[in-house]
Amino acid sequence: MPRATAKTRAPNAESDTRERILHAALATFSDEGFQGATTRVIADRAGVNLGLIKYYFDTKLRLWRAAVDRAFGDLRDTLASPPTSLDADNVRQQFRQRTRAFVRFAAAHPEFIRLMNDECKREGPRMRWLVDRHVKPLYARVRELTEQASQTGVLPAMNPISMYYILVGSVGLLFSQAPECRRATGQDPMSAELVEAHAEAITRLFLGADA
Amino acid sequence: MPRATAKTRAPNAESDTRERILHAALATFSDEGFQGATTRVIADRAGVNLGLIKYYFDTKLRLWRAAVDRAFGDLRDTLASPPTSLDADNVRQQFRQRTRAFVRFAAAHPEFIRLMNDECKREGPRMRWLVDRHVKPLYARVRELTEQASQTGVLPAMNPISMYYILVGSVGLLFSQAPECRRATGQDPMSAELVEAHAEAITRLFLGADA
DNA sequence: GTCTATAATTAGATAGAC
DNA sequence: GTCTATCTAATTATAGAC
Repeated sequence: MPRATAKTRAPNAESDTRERILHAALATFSDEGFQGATTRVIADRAGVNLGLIKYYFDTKLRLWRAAVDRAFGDLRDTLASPPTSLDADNVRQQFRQRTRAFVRFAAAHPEFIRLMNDECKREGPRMRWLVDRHVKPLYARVRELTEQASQTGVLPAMNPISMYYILVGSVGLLFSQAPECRRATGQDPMSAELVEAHAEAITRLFLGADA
Repeated sequence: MPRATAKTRAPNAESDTRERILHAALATFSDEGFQGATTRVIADRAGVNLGLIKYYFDTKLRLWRAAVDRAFGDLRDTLASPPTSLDADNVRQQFRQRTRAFVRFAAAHPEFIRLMNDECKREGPRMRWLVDRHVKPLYARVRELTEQASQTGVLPAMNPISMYYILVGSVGLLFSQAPECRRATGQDPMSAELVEAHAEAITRLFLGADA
């Protein structure tokens, strides 16, 4: 089980305090934003003492960066799914599989989308750090895959920037705005039915109606 | 020029202080979120004294609500564009026009998307107020229009919840994440070329390739 | 209406006991 | 490693002069 850049993830229950803080931090930062998230709330959610945040991560900023690294590590683990086969025509099936995997990831990790939406909407050192470290490689990879698919006629021709943001936006918003969706529509977007329906709707939209 | 629920928007330059605060508040809340936005920064951006926020809006929460009302008023003004003709087959052109108008609105008012993304991602009184007051009517209207279009075969068949979030997500993310886009791709999503290309890409994605 | 000054609260960070 | 207690700075809200 390759974990991003684990520090003290040794044999077993040595001390999962660091992990508990990381998990709580990701949830809290994504819910409340960097400013809105208080280290006290993070410590409480993790069930640990406030002082331990300094002990393990020193500052709030370093804790945030560690949480972001963890989130992107999870995404990479998911998207690095087996490339199955590179059959000429199976670019179509490739896109289908990857898109479904991304939809399921977004539904399982809405905090990832929320954190990205929050931090990358404004200029600042955190946005620059996040984009340089994580978004640029992700964008390059998605662009490579979609341009290949566009050239073979599998995906509609489209400028790559629109392609990326339409893809990510259409996949993620339903889950990042889950509380809004529940209240506005009465349905839970995280339900298995809606998640699969959403994945199907998006793949059909991009690939056409034929299953 | 019908403005939502203007209070003291009389003949001319009586005192635009209230308007200046509202404008600065919308920009600041959308950039930094409710907690991250400080009333001091809002006052500074508006070029007015801090005390005037209490004078005009009493509390930070009431200022936030007024800013949201303003943002949705602007959206309604835009989307209430002339229905041109209701020709049977022109459901297609209707969708095209409204989508283009929405793309242009999102590009001109990224703060609207940012504020929605920020506030509606978490449970809380502000989310509930915003959804009950503004999102529910908007969702109902979009749902009505898209279901009609789906039934006549203009839009692909899709559950209405996915339809709404795919539409809004694909339109908005490029502009809400403009700083990220600039840094990751080197291009400005607010440029006229990209805005029009984005509108064209989305309408073609939903309506098919024929112009 | 606009401003200054300040009270009350809360945050991140720190010191140091155990 | 984990905890309590506290420092310092920044915030919303307020009181009241002009």
